[in-house]
Amino acid sequence: MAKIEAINACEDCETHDNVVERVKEGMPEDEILYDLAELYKVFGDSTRIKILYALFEEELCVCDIASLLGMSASAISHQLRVLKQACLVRYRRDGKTIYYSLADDHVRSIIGQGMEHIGE
Amino acid sequence: MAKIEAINACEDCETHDNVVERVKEGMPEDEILYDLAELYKVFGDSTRIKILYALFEEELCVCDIASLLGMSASAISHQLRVLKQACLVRYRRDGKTIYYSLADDHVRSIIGQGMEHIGE
DNA sequence: ATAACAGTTGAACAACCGTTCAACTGTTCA
DNA sequence: TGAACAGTTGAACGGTTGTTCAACTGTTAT
Repeated sequence: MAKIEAINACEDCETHDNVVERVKEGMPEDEILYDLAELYKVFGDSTRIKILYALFEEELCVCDIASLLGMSASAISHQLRVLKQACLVRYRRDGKTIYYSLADDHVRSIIGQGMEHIGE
Repeated sequence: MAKIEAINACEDCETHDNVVERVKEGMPEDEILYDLAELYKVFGDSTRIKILYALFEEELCVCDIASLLGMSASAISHQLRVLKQACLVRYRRDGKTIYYSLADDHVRSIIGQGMEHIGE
């Protein structure tokens, strides 16, 4: 049986080796965990959180969001791009105006869980 | 009634003003949204995600985690500090060894929600 | 066609973040 | 006491990230 590669193992790693090996087998693929971190990174900025929260109620155009947050349309647009790439928002064009809205309800539930955690 | 400060308002902002105002009133305090972003920032790193996932199954000492992830104990320790400050993990000392475990079940449900989102 | 507006985009800059390295604390055991 | 080990910590570095600025696209209306 292949031994776990122990770069920085503690002395009694023979005892812990089985534990480490078992945990290792229960872990998802590295790529999945990387993608998961990427998703949370998107939520990890207060501007983006504010944008998402603003879209909770209804769709908004870029300059409305900019006005709401007191920021430039450019800054908002850059962040909307990130949110779009993460499939957290979608948009529709109506003339010159582009309206953004939440892509699905995952956003609500993810933010809801976070709110629960900090409210303690 | 005080008018919403419109830094970058679109032309027909008179039309949207009521919408923006209503959304603004429904938004939580800036400080809460900031804290929320801070929480997600903690999840937004694959090393920390891996650590949390590893602790799903059982408590582990620093060098076990280091061995598991193929990283230095120092790097892991730095990240555990971040997780500790966010109240996501707790620890107990047993002689020279310090065992870390998940602080509560929020971690599981937050990560669970994220997994659901990327699995689409 | 031209002007005006909503929004996007890329480059550039500053601030932030994760890892490494070396020095440190605290515990155990001889 | 002192050596050995588990873990922590601070400084330093390289890479990432958010905002600004200016130039751009696309749509509407004159």
